[in-house]
Amino acid sequence: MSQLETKDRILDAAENLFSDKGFSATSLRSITTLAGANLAAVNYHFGSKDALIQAVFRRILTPLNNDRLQRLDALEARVQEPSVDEVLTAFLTPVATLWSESKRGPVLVRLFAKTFAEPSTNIRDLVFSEFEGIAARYIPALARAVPHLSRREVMTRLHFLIGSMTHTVTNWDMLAGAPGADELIEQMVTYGAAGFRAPAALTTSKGTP
Amino acid sequence: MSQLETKDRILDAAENLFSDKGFSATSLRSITTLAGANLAAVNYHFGSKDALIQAVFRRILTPLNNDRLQRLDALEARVQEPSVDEVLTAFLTPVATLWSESKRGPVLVRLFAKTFAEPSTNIRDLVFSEFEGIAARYIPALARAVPHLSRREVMTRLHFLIGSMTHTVTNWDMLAGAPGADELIEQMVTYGAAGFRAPAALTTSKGTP
DNA sequence: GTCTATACAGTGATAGAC
DNA sequence: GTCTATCACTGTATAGAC
Repeated sequence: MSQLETKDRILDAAENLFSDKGFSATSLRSITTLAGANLAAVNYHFGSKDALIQAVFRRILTPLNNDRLQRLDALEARVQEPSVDEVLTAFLTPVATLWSESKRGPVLVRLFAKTFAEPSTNIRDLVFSEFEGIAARYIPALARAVPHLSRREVMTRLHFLIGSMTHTVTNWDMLAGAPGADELIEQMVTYGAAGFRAPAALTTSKGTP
Repeated sequence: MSQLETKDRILDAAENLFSDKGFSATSLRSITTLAGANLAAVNYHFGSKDALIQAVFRRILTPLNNDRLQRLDALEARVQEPSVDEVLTAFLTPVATLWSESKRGPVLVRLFAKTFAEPSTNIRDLVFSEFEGIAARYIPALARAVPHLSRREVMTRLHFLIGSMTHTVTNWDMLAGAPGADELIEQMVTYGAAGFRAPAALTTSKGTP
């Protein structure tokens, strides 16, 4: 057993068990047993199972998003008008970096992928609130790189890109050959940048005149 | 209460409750109460909660995928060499059609979106097995439309597209303005088709020479 | 075959002693 | 901060009624 405090031991145990068996299938008893703590410690330190889940995610997302901001800062300091490819690379690379971490990586990315499309928990809200700072920086950067798109269409296409990212990470093993993280980032940037560069979609909604 | 048989009443109730509160947050008791059935009826008709979830999904996915196959058949009967845009439209439209159904639509699509990124259940496997027939028809059609890509890269980009689709549907309400289904399909086809048409990504994996 | 009533082990949560 | 005891509720299984 490590020298860490109870709170951190619980977070570590929860991270591993959630990633392994999912949220609902992981009982607080199995977490506290693995962490060498008492069952009630979870409710004392975090308040509820749901709050524990959120704490696990916050511990991952904060550094990830900081990395994203840092990369965009560095990019804009280096290049006057960054291309879509460069901005998307800055956006996607932190995920690949996490993924490439030898041991904790796969655990974290699997958890991160589960964030979206989760039904009733507050995870989605947490992720989107953590994401606000990212959007505030990346959407203007993207809008400058693809000035032919309205702000709204930039946001829509960013959603498309995020969907590609999360789905790919989630179903990594379904991709035949299972390419490395670097290679996949490359393919995703190629695909996404071309999508962003595509002309604005017509907004003719109704009839066929 | 309807005249339907118990089995169907349970499926209807489960579909609505799952879509509303998620899978783990929905108890079998709440399902059977809403369906006007006894608790044990679930295990009698389906075997387990997990099997019930799968049955709910199968009832949605089978007609959806049949619609996809039918549209591709019709397209290839009409056009000799369908474009990426046309193939992607055939692929995506059934989802939009489901979505546009006034009452059941939103329920189904929310459920369908939860299919991916689900942690430990067998849902993912079910969806992918149901998807095999689709892939067998659509991947060759796409490969013919974008002959500059290897078969593997076609599959990878199809994954990207599926991710965009599911994430967009899941987080529909996060998109400012919440465009209509038709408009969103149009934007997704524009984005995805451009992505498919992009040149093959370099597969230089390692160093920077 | 279909349905009911009931029992059981495991769950998240909480109050209160130490 | 930590622990024990206890709560209401969950999914599942089964014996037996119609």
